[in-house]
Amino acid sequence: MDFIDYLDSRPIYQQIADRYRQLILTGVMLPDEQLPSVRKLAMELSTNPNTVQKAYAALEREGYVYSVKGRGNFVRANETLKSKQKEEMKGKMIDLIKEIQAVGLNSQELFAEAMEEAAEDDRD
Amino acid sequence: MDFIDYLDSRPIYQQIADRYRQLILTGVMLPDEQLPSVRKLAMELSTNPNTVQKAYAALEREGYVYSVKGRGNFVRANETLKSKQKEEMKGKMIDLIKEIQAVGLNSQELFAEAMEEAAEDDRD
Amino acid sequence: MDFIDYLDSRPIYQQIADRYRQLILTGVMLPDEQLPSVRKLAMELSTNPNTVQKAYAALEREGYVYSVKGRGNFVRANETLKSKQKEEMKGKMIDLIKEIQAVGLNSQELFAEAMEEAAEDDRD
Amino acid sequence: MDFIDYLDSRPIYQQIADRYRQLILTGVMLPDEQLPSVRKLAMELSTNPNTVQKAYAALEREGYVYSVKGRGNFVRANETLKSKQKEEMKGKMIDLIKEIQAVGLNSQELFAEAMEEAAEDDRD
DNA sequence: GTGGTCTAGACCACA
DNA sequence: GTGGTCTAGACCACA
Repeated sequence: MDFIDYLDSRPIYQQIADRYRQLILTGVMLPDEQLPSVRKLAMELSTNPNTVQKAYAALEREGYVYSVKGRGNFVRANETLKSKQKEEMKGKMIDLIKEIQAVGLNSQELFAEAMEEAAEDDRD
Repeated sequence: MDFIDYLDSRPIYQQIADRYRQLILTGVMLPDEQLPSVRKLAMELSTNPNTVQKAYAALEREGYVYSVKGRGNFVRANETLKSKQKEEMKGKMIDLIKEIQAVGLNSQELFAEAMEEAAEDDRD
Repeated sequence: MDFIDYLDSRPIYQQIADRYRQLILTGVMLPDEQLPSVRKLAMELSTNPNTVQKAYAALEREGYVYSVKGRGNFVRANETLKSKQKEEMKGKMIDLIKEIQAVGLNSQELFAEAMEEAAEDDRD
Repeated sequence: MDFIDYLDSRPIYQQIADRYRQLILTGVMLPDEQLPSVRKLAMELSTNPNTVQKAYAALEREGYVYSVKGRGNFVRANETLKSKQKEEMKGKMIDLIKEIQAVGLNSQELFAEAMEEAAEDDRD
């Protein structure tokens, strides 16, 4: 249950936020479902409540979650999250394409090869 | 000549390394060509020599550059750099594709849209 | 009948107090009319009786309500409530005007625009 | 020089952020001007560096400031800040107008009175 | 020296 | 019990 990777270069609070962002966007967590309490999650991950707090604050700021004092943090039912997410992914893709082109590689070809290899990984 | 962007989130030594990595891979700098001296580049960029040093050290570690004590830093003539670079880019692309698919988006479609937008940005 | 909005950033006890303050000031609730009992309202709102209690205590402290032990809470017939309320609102308006002017904006113009947009919101 | 007000209901990190937001928007602090370092400001305000850090992080997130590792925090030259600020003020005004109307007061009249009183305060 | 992250632990508001 | 703020202090990356 401990999904923190200390070898990961992302700070811990980021890893937590990324994790829950994903759970919400993939529909594993449903609107109004409660996230684990700050303290409980901190215990589970053997990390500090402040660190979890920082992750949850980011999620709230970004609109993934709403927090009710004395109650907990809950998944927000936000129709626009999906499209926001898509824009984010597109942004990353554009950056990568530019990086590829900047070094003189063919982004179309490289994408095709990457797709194949990604599919192979899945079959493993 | 000052290519450092303080609004960029990457640390300065990274921006310098990224810059020269690119100059080398795109063939703007040729094998055995000399890089600017640490002090000179530090002056030009009004930054700390330590910072330039750190960038050059990274380039040497990665095999882009070789350093000759008392003489300077020079571009390495390494045929394999290109393919190594390509594998790196493909790796990034595969990661991104997986991330996109993990949230249930269509990577093919998103790539196509990103290509268009990247082209538009270029025309600006 | 449940007017609590968990997405609202105000704490629940505040939302309850605000609600009844409004009902009283707008004349929907008349002098000596009885408020719902703490327990009943707590049930209706599926919230904690302590929370309702805290809201009622605030209303009593502010003079909107009087409580009779063993009987309940009742709207106070206070002629001065209206003008007190007006002074409060005016105070808020003055603070906001000063804030607007402090950053060099035209408060008159901004008020006019806000009035229009507020009216639009109503028509939705 | 200590602008923190412990009687203020806003948390300390908010007061700090509000303060610098204002300094930037009113042009007291100019683009690329450096903010006091986290540690120095913490000393000056006899507060904790973490608290200042939290304020600066908020300012960066909102686009008022950019941070350079190992260098410091600097005012961002953002043309759009002004209009963003205006929207924020308008939002506050709209909320207040609705609140006023909700209790059956005349917002136009109340605004006029508030303007007068605000002007009087200035003459003091 | 400068920013950023994290821990340990306290204390408050709220439900 | 639940979230939010804050302090004291450590440690790391970067310039």
